This record gives sequence, C-alpha cells and structure tokens, in this order.
Amino acid sequence: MRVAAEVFADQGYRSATIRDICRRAGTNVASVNYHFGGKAGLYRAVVQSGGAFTSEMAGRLAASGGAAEDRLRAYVEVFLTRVLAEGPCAVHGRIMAREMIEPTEALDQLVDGFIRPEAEMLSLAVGEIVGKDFTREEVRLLCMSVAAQVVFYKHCRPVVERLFPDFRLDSAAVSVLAESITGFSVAGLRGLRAGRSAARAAKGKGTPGTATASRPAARRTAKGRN
Amino acid sequence: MRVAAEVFADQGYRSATIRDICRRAGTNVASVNYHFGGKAGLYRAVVQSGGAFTSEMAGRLAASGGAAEDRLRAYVEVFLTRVLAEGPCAVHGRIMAREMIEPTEALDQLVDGFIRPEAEMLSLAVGEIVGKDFTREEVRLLCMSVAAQVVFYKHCRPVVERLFPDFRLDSAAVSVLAESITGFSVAGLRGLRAGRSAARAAKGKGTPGTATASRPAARRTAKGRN
DNA sequence: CTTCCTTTCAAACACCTGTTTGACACCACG
DNA sequence: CGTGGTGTCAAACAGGTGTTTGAAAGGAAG
Repeated sequence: MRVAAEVFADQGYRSATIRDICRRAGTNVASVNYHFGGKAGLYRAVVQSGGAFTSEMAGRLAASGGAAEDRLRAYVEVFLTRVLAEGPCAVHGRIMAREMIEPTEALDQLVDGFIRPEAEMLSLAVGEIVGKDFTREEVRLLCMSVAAQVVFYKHCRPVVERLFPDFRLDSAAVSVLAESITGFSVAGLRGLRAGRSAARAAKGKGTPGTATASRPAARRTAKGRN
Repeated sequence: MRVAAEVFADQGYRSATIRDICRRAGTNVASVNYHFGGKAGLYRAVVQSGGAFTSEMAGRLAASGGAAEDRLRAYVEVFLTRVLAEGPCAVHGRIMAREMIEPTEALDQLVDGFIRPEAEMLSLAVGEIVGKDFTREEVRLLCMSVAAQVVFYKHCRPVVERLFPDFRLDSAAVSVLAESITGFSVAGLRGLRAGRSAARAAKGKGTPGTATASRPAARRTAKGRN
C-alpha cells in the first residue's frame, strides 16, 4: 500500500499504527493481517517495494560516466533529490533514514541491497579524485565525509529549520545544496591530494613542499576527557 | 534520574516506558508522576539536567583561542567526543540526536540553548578560513557541511557498522576520525578560498586564474526528475 | 442452485501504555 | 500520644496497541 509506505515514512515503524494506516486507506484492520501476516510483514513489503525507485536511480547514476568530479556531482545530486524531494519517490528515502536511526531487521537487507552498491560507486569516484596515495581506509573515511553532508539535510532537518527559519529545505534547494556540497568536497579532496603528493615529494627529495593546503599535524587542543 | 536519561537516550521518548525506567531504577511507577508530574515532566528534567555537561564542554571550547584552523579542529574533536564517547556524559548527546529525528517540544529549547551558540562558534571559524569573499549564506552551508561529518557518525552508526564490520566506532576512533574530518574540511575551505580569490582576480584583471582547485560550473548530469 | 474458496468486516481479545487513587509508613512538631 | 504533611506503594483505571475470530459477502466452478 502506498499510504502504508507514507505513514511508515513519517511516523516510524514503531509509532505507526495499522489502525491509522487502514483508516487512511479506507480498509479494515484485519486485512493487513490477512494479506501480510501482521504489521512486520506489511513493513517488509513496503521496504522491498521501495527498491524499484532506488535501483532505477542507481542505474541512472551508474550510467553517467565521465570525469570523477562529474560522477561525484551526479551522486550528490541524485542522493540529495531522493532524500529531500517530496512525492511518492521520497518515501523510500525517508524510510531508509528512519532505519538508520531505529534499526529493524530490514536494515541489513537495505544495506546490502541499496546502500552498499552506491557506496562502491562513491568510493570509486573519491578514490579517483584523491589519487593513489591514500589507503583504502582513508578513502573510506572521505567517502563518509561526502555522504554525511547529504544525509545531514535529512536527519537534521528539524534542527536546521529551527536554527535558520528563513532557510527553505524544499526541492528547489536541491541544486544550490548540491552545488555547495560538491564544490566543498571536490576542493577538499583535491587539496588533500596536493598536500599528500607534496609531502611525498618532500620526503623523497628532502625539500619541504610548497606551503599550500593541509597542515597534517596541527596542535591538538581540548583533549576531551570523556 | 540517571537511569531515566539512559533509557530515554537509547529508546527514544516515545518508545521509552516509565514502567521500564522505574523497574531499572528500583522505584515505583507513581513516583515519577508525583515528582515530575508525568512522563513529559521527567523528560524535560532530563533534558535540562544534561545541559551542565554540554555547556561545560562549550566553555572549554570557547576558551581555546588561536588560529581558526585550530579552533575548527577543537570543535570537531569536542563534538565528536560528545557524540561518540560512552559514559554518562554521552547520553545527552544521544538524546540530542534523538530529538533531531523525532522532535518534541524540548528541541526548541535545545536548539536555542546549546546548538545555536556552537553554530556561532563554528561559523566564526569557518568564515575566518574561507575569507571575506563568501556571503553569509555560503558560509552557513559550509558550516553545515562540517558539522554534518560529525553527526554522521552518530546518526548513521548502524549503517556504518553493517557496511564496514571491521570499522570500530568507539572512543579510540575519535582522534583518527577527527583527523580525517578536520583535514578534509580545512583542505576544502582553503581550496574554495583560493578558487574564489582567483576567480575574482580573473574578473578584475581579465586574466584567467591559475588552474588550481574548484571548478565552479561543472556540467550538471542526472537532472533528477523526482 | 449449491458448493467451495477467497476476501472483507465488525467485534472481541490479550496486552501494554500513562495516569490516578486510596491506603500505608515515616517523621517532625505540638 | 496525636496530627498533619510527605513520600512510597500496589492496585485499578481509561485508552490505545497488534492480533484473532467468526460471521457475512462476493464470485467462479460443478
């Protein structure tokens, strides 16, 4: 049921009641138990049905070849749209966001089915931009830094809206947000690449690299005792 | 009650039951209604009591002067510690994370009391790093990009743990995470500053800027039709 | 038409929720 | 000792939850 997906999306699995769902859908409470075997079954069905949209988007994303920077831009834009846009397509994104906070058994299937392939794509693009001087673990952290900027606007939306009441978070904001995130991320990745290669050259030749970006060993303050 | 804060932190306001809290605390269900006037009153008291830790940390953060890069590093480290560390101090961070997803009336007070001052600090540091060529709205977006990388590890922890089972997210990981986030962010902000000033110089003098970082008008792909 | 199967529905069930109630114990004060 | 106030407790209350049940309706095949 589409309405089930909708109410699950913005109420959460636990808070959503099948009575509410059935009242909006104009059907009886017992029908969901008859067809899906219970509330959990309905939720599983909804999660799986959402895969169509997601994989369609992922396919479009995979098809977009070209330079790594463009692929990263496309990734950010598709991801942002899925997460921020309204309409029936976005409910799966909202359910996914819910799962991240309050995991149910469906999260494992969600991670392996949708999140992992996209993480692979992102990792390829990021690894290409920073070059070969970064370990897999370093690239992994950078990927999370990029993805974090997108999911932030989903997870912290209530805070953002209270912090900046004039800041509209609708589908029209997607392009400007994508522009900012991509610009910041590409600049960061390129800066790290330049810093790393300069450091390698300095170690190899003995001359200190030109003082551009990245000061890797800044003094650490505020040790943070628990 | 400390145990109330704990169960509120990892169950959420709605899912947490006062029966569970009272059973763990070894007291009676009626006592919370007698002392706090109900479940909502208990929650308010818990949220307010957590302010001590937070403002103490914020004070330590404000005291750390120095270069903007160091202040940003301190911010990331303190924020990460609060969000990732275990122990009684972290429950307020977890409650705050919960509030961001499932806002109650307490979120407004939380935003105005704790989040806004820290956002101001972050904004100052970021604005200092990128220089004067960026509008307030641009700096605001960049601040969110920085903060996003920190809260990501709180909100998406279940996903990260499933995606990379070997990736341990404990208090020992705070320093390496802070290192990655700070390095990436500082490189990004400096790269944006260099790109912007080069573009301004190019417009002012007619010569195209040196082709370093930031390609602001890359071709946009994958338009994203909902 | 009868029979069988599928589907729908209102009612009821058992359980859990936050809250209230009235009784009971404690204790300083007169 | 008596009294009033304070805190605690088990029990009960009213409401909401997911699930089950048994009856009733629709429809295709014999």
